[in-house]
Amino acid sequence: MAILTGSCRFGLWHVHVAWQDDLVYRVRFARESIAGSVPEEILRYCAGRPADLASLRSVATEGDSTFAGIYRAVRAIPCGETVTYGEVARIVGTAPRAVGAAMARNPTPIVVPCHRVVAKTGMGGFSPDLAIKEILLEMERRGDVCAPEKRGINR
DNA sequence: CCAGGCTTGGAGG
DNA sequence: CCTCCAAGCCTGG
Repeated sequence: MAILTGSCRFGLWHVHVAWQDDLVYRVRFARESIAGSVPEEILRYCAGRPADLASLRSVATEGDSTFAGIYRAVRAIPCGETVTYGEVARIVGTAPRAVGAAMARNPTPIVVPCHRVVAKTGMGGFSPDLAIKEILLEMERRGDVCAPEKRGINR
């Protein structure tokens, strides 16, 4: 089976995704949409509905490179919370600047929630547009997209 | 080897 | 409070 590509709407942006089953290869924000679908959980997330992003995997966390370790640490940040570049750095044993560089090159935003990593003094950055980061954090802070503890018993 | 990159903490005005 | 500056770590070219 080949890798699928597709996009879904997110406010003024379109989220392009390259994926296969539960493995995500690439995610990027763009102005235009493209044909094709995206993973169910990403679709739910972009629609502002509860989504279980943890059920997806990202190629970014594979391997034992420093960046992979950083991406894994970032994935561990709970929905609705934020951590500073410096804190992530301490966790994986590297420098804040390296964390910033890793976030700047994150191949799969959202799946690896780089928007939850902020500067000690403020928002920190986010490409292609800092506004996206602010919207994502606001959305999560309200709890709209944060998945219930598990699946389960009720709902 | 070298230039950056979504940082940070300290010095100085 | 604000600007400036260097230390620090990693990856791609």
